[in-house]
Amino acid sequence: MTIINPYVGLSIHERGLSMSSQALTSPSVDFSEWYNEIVYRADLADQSPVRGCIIVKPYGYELWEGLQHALDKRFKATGHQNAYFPLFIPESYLRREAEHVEGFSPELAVVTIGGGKVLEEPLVVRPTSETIIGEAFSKWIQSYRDLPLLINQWANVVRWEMRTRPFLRTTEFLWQEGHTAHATEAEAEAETLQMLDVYADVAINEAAIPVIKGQKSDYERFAGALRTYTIEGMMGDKRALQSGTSHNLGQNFARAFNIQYLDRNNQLQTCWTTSWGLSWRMIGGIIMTHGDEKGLRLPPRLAPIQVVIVPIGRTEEERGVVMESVERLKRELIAADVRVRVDTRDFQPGYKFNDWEMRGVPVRLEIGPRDVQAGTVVAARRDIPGKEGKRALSQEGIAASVTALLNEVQANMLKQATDFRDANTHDVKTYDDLRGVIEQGGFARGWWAGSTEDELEVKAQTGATHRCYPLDQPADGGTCFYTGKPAQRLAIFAKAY
RNA sequence: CGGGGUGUAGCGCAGCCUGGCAGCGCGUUCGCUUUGGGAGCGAGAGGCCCCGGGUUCAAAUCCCGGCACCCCGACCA
Repeated sequence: MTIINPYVGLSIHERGLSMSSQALTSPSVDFSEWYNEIVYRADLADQSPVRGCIIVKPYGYELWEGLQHALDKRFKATGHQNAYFPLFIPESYLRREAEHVEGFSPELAVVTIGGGKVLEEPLVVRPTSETIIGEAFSKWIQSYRDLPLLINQWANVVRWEMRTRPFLRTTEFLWQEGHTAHATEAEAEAETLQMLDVYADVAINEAAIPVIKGQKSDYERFAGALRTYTIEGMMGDKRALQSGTSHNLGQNFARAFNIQYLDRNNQLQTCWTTSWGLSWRMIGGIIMTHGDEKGLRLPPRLAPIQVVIVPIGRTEEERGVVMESVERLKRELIAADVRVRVDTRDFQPGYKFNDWEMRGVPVRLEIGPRDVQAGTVVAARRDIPGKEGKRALSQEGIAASVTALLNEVQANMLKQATDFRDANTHDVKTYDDLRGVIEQGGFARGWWAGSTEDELEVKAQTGATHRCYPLDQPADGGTCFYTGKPAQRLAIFAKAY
């Protein structure tokens, strides 16, 4: 018999989960500790011998692959192509864009020795690739016919952060970085916003994280960019997580790297470029948006295992009968493209229930002798805890009912997260209002006309930062809650990761 | 970079003060009994006590010197 679906059986990595029978720290008691425990106990990652770096285990990597797939197909659909550029960048490249080098210098890893010899020019381990890709673009682009140039790269990058946390801020991390060049500012702006839409689409419709699309303040802008756009999500502790950014680089990098083209009138023009990136930080976002007291909760569309089947039987004979039904159900689910796994490990059912809940599997099917008799199976949905989330399904037509249930779970997780965010987002008219909101946790939304200095003052006094100016703005203006000056845009302030 | 802490079995820790057989819990291996919400009993395996030096009859333990990691602060898409 050939294996037609990889989601069967259990690999060596899953036999001994380092799960003691100890309860998970409650997120309401210590959110940060809860987060760390989930990362390791849900089997997503392992600690590594290298400071600030993590080992991503198969289950965590499959989750990342799900995100990659969701993003990549959208990149292709919008005309982008993947390519790969070197890990090492000549140090001098970074210096060509003044703001850029200033922004990244403190967190660079630099190679000074190669093959036992001191290098003539040190090589920077890429913190991002605008410079080396810009250099390549300058060679690839000669004519208006070469535009637009739409490239994406899946890569690892290194940033020597002072403090790291698994997935959220690691020294080395995986991401994708898109880099494009255009003939006009309008085209570059349209591209920047299009990719922001792609990120929001993936966050909302795949990860079930209801992000807000917005523009960054000048202070929070990417080093070297004209404008930076962001998607911001609210985590379970009511703090904000920037989950992806899209930058309109204007002509800053094009000038620094001579990315120019001859237009239809034979005039030399400078390109307009963009860059946009989304990293495995999104995994941290999924954990913190959806996780609960029982562990991880994964949105069905990204879950490596969507359905786990737990057979129950006291005797050898009972188990034999049960397994016949299990095998049939498994085949039907696989045929319907459901990612299913059967848990035949020698543990008691209660242990398995808790185990799979820790790992966030969206739907669990329990099947024992009683179900075989009745032609049913007990379905437990991860988005609704306890008995309320359980119901008996007929074995007849299992593929259709489970598929429908998975869709229901996906939609409900988005609804739960959206309700939570909305319940913790408050309009503020005065600085006191903002202090109050930040004190109790959540997003504070108010008219803002402050300067960078004002922004830093708010941060110093409250701990909250300017997250973004939401793209969705009311038509009229208002009065800045901080300066009292007339303001054109609403801004969101919150404590952030 | 400032302050605090920790390095002992795969993981979490005790032992150190007051030097004298290397311990506990979880996990793991084998066997039997168990299985509809975290099973029980029995028997095993598993150690450079972070590294280097010193004191001592004797060092996980005391002394000196290193290294690494963690937490708080500063810093940071």
